[in-house]
Amino acid sequence: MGRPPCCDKIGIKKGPWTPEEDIILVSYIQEHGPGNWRSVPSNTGLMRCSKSCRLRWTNYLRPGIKRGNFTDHEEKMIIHLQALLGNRWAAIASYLPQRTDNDIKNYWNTHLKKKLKKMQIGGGSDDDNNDDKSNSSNNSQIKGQWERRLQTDIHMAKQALCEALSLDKPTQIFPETKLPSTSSHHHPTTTTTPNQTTSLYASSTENIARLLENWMKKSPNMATTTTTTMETKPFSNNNMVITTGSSSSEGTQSTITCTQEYALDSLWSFNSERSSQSEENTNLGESKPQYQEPQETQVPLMLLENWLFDDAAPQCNEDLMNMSLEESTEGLF
DNA sequence: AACGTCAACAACCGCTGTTCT
DNA sequence: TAGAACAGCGGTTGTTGACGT
Repeated sequence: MGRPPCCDKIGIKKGPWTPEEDIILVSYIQEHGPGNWRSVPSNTGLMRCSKSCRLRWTNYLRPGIKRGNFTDHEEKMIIHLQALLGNRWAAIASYLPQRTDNDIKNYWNTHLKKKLKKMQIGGGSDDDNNDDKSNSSNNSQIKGQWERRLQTDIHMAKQALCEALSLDKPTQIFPETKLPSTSSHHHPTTTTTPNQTTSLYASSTENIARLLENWMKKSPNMATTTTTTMETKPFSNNNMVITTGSSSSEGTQSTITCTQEYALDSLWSFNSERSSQSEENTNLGESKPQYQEPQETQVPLMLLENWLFDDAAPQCNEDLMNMSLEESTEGLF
């Protein structure tokens, strides 16, 4: 009865992921799509549990993830949404494409909580806790909160409907495989512009390239001895394995990075300029078609998307931003 | 230079609902 | 239908770098 265990706990590696592990994971997912996480460790040779692989993909490697500083607008959105929804980070993340719930949660805990606390102290409020518990203690905040939440839920339901209606939309990264709900639900690619959507994979490679670069900086020994050259070898089961080769220690930082990016691009056959360029680049053909965007069908779907989301997400976001929320954030900005 | 403190963030843990065999 | 694994989620911890003393 039941399923076989996803992974035995013995020999499972923990801690930070290495660039090599990232590359292996991304190349595998690029080949097979996300999902079926149970088979990922065994098929890739990664000494990680399936859950760890899924989380790494969801929170870090998944295309379309924006990293770095939060903008003012994003910050305000988070504050608004946190007041509305409480610590429902996944729901909040659904309004902030390119941001993961983990990212938002961390940003809230490390930045915004303190910021709000400071501002409230400065603004005369002695409420030292701005989380949802303290919010709920505020009667004026409770007032109307159900209506807002209902509005939010309506928006989310509408969004889900939109996604269901556009299952084969060209912006879908893995059309043959349902994305984890964190990605499809939290980060609706349909709300992004075509230019944004076509750079999704690039953002993934950039993430890893940057990671590699940082990793090199951290470990200069490794920088001179490994990953200056990468070659791809087919697994026996058609997976791709990345092997790192030794090279001379002459390579500078920049050349290393350049080589890595080139290797990554050639490995996955995508780059950030792909969509804006003509499609004559036929040498990308082997591994690309799985996620290739059919430009021809994009126009009508984009029209539909525009129609849907003109009415749905942007409006709702606008509504969210226009909500007074005077009881919780008045005077903060 | 050495040490301690703090901030930032990636990753893990544990719970819950869903899905699969 | 039961039981086990999967997947999603929020809370928490561990690691690392920056900064001050």
